[in-house]
Amino acid sequence: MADVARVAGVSSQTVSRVSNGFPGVTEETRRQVLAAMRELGYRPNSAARALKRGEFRTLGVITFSLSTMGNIRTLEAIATSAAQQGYAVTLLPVAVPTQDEVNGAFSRLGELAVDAVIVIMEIHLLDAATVSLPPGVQVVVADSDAGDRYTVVDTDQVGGARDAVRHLLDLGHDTVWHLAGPEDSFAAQRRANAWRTTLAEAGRGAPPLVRGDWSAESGYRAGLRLADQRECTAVFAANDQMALGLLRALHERGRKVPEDISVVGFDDIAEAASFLPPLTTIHQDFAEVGRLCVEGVLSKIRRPAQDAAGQGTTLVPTRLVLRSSTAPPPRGGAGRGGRGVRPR
Amino acid sequence: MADVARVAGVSSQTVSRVSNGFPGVTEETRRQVLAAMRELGYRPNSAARALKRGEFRTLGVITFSLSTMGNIRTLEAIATSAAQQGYAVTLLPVAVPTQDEVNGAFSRLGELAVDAVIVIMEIHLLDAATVSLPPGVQVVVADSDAGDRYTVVDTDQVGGARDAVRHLLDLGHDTVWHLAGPEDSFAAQRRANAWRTTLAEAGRGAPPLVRGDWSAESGYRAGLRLADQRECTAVFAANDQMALGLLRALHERGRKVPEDISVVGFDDIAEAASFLPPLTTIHQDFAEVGRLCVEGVLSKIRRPAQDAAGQGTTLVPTRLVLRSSTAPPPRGGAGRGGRGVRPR
DNA sequence: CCAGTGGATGTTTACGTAAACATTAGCTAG
DNA sequence: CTAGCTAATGTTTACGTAAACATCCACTGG
Repeated sequence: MADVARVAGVSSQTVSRVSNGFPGVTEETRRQVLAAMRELGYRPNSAARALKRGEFRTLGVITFSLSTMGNIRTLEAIATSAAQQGYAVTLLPVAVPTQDEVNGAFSRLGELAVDAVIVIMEIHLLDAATVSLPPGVQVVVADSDAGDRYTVVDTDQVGGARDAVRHLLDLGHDTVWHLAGPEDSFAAQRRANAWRTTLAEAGRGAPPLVRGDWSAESGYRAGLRLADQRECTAVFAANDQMALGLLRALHERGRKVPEDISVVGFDDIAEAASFLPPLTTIHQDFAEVGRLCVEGVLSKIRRPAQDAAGQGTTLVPTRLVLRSSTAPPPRGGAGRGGRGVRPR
Repeated sequence: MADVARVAGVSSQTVSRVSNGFPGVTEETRRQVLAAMRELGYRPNSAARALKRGEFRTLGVITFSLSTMGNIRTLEAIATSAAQQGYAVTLLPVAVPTQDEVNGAFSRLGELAVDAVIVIMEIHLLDAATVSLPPGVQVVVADSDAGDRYTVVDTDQVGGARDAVRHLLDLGHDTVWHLAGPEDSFAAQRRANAWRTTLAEAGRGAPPLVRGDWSAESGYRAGLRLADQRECTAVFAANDQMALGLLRALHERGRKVPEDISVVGFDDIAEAASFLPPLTTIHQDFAEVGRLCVEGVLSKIRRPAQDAAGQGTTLVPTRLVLRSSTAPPPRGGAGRGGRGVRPR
């Protein structure tokens, strides 16, 4: 910076002003400084800048191995939103989702140049790690449910599941089966609960819950079992990948979708539109989740002294995407006599 | 740090030594300092540290929207390897793969606290961006082919494609069809070239090339066309997703896999083992690619003055994973008379 | 014509750390 | 017993930047 100042024939402070776009610099002077910068290949030292300003303009993101598409797209949205706000994003990978690893990530965090942290993680592993959270580092949690202790941003799992079930009931199906995600996932839990509640609200009985593990393979295995349940005319799968396996199993067993069985998924992954048949599913707006995470964390940074406050959960609405995998139940079958039946 | 020094009754320099694990500090003193650190909740300021040391201990990763699974897994491996080496990873997302966006990312890079950059990107967009590369920032490129100008780490596309084709020829197929990726992808280009070369080496004619765009949907469309080519008994798909679409199309058209047609994919994505039938495919070691990227970039940082040197391409070997989608050609069909034929 | 005003620019300083150098104490060997 | 050495610790300084304050100058209005 001193060199630039010398070449431009000004003081280093003026260089700083130009560098930060401050007003109160003559156009003439500004041009000279910029020319000197280019000539010398000057680029501001962000370490010194951070030291002086007391902030890094960087957000940390803690996440498990980037295994699920949802996490990845959330991360992507976080990076994009952060960039727009002039913040960089630093990745803190947690290789194995064990308590030790999580604690390790949080303690590493202490030495890291971040102003705040966004956690994309099921909350139960976060519990014991709380203690080691460096003071002054704000946290927002995505894809979880601990609104009482952290600020949480999440997809409206309940609303999405309800929409899925109601759509099938509105089509005239007697009831809706559910292919759930793994028990240790809160998202799966919430979707399953909403499925049960919505059926109860409509006065329908809930068939036995079938459980998978999010994978297409598990959906396939579940599908083989469901195909034998002749009274089953509608299935709500907790994610699109399991729905894919389900479709394959049903096809293999000669159960036509949507003529014999309707299927609704959850997530709206890119491939869902290319399934056979194209999958009706619940669209999640991961981009919005990411954006809100960044917004939440930045507002925390900017308004200090939000200790007890700043908690609560922000829900991102979902959207039912109609494709070809849903239809009214077969006439001769278990349907309640056609379309007319619409609970609520 | 001064506070810690006061509480521990030592100088700040001693605190620094403890903080950095230097030798030459009495065990007694060390304990006192550590106790003071804990008591005050001290954590080193990485900005000041970076300013003093002249390095950030951070790597930047420039990548297009995290769309393909390969990029994601490479990124994950980079983050993990970097963490092991005491480096953090900062994400530089490029929303749209246009020249402007890439240039923008590179100029933002200038103000960013990174010591080196890993680019996961097709190289042609990197060309014009070269000029704005800040001096002193080392670059390694993954998944590309510009070994003459950058250090490149990539999967051995050629070897993988050759293994796929040879496997099918060894099974006795007359020739192998190829479902290629999009024209603007170098990876797709290299796989297609290797397919053609391997066939030529074996003295076989190359059937017309069928092109997709990496998506399952495009694989499905291509599959419908291939199903009508009765002489086609073996297909090498340039990635697993297209292979998935291909399998579905063939199944729909009543062409049995592997009895009528053998299919080999590329990538070995998680779902490949659950395809119907489980897919024989070329396994890519993305973790190794990521690790080598980090290693390469760190060695550049540590050994300065590698201007002209440090170029070249490192190839990561692939592995043929045998599953159930490949078999000898049908007897009555176009096969060359069974297994015996093994070129080379 | 001059005090007053405000815009443009310069000077000083501190941010937290660690390298380089300085000092002290304890010990060994002659 | 002391010079000479080493290990442990302390002191000074600079890293590059930007806030706070200081200065200068041109112009306005009475």
